[in-house]
Amino acid sequence: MDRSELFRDFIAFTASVLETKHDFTKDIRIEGITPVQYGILEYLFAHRDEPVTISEMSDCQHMSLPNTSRELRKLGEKGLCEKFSDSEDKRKQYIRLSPEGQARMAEAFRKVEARFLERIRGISDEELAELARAIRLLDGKVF
Amino acid sequence: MDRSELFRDFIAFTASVLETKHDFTKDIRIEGITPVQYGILEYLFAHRDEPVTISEMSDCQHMSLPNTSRELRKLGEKGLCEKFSDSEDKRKQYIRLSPEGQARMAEAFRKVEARFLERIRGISDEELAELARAIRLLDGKVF
DNA sequence: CTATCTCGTTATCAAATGACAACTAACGAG
DNA sequence: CTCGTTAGTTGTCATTTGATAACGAGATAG
Repeated sequence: MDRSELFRDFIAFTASVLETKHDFTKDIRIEGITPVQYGILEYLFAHRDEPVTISEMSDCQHMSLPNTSRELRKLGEKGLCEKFSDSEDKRKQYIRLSPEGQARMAEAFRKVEARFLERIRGISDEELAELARAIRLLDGKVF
Repeated sequence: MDRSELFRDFIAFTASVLETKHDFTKDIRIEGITPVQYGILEYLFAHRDEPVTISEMSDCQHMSLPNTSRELRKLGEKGLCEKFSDSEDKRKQYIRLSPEGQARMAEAFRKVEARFLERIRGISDEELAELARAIRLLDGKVF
């Protein structure tokens, strides 16, 4: 097993994944949302119900706490997300999508899902099951 | 086969891939290179010998031709890449890494490869072969 | 109680990025 | 040759993003 060759495949693969993600989401534009803000909304949308603190957001989105705070404030002003504080530790602020934000993201993701379904349209159920296994395998072992 | 469930797995998977890529490359800093410029260098490095025109770069990196031109000029001034024109169509400008740029990227990628190898260290050759198949399958069918 | 630490906010600044207009040069069709 | 098109450049501007300092309020250890 040539592990360096696998590395090259890995690099090419991540580039493909990135490209595909971009294709699927490039023209998803919510009002006056910047790319970074969209990233935050997507993160919140993906984490459905689990409460997320601002520090965690900051880590995951790879931005400083002050900048995260600023962008969240902007999103709050736009009515797309809301804060609520921990009942135990009052320093902690949790953040979630507002109903409005939830609705907007759900709408956006219907478009993305439609594109995804279109892309896999011609693939048989057996092959899809195989793809699902491949995704789980990779997700467990490498990513 | 629930295709919507596959969609959700797909979304989670792309997020994981993005995160992993970020982990592997976050502290790769070449001199005074901006993130966008790094993206260009990475693209050129990945495309080894195939000549790439500025318009193609512009498409793939999802930036306008004027901005691509500007960033390439900056990279040229830093001595990291170089242009040469098509002998047939003199409007076309091809772009490639300079020897210096090639060396810098090779060095950076040795670090990335080391991290990748570390991550797959405990995985047996049989499992790796399976992973390689999974990557090829996904790359062919979905991405 | 009082340091110290954590979580978050606010303000400010510089740099990076994106968008666009105006331009040159080369090609290609008629 | 002329006109329209393609490839790329230059310049300018507003916005976005990243970095950092200074601060406040709540937790926590000694």
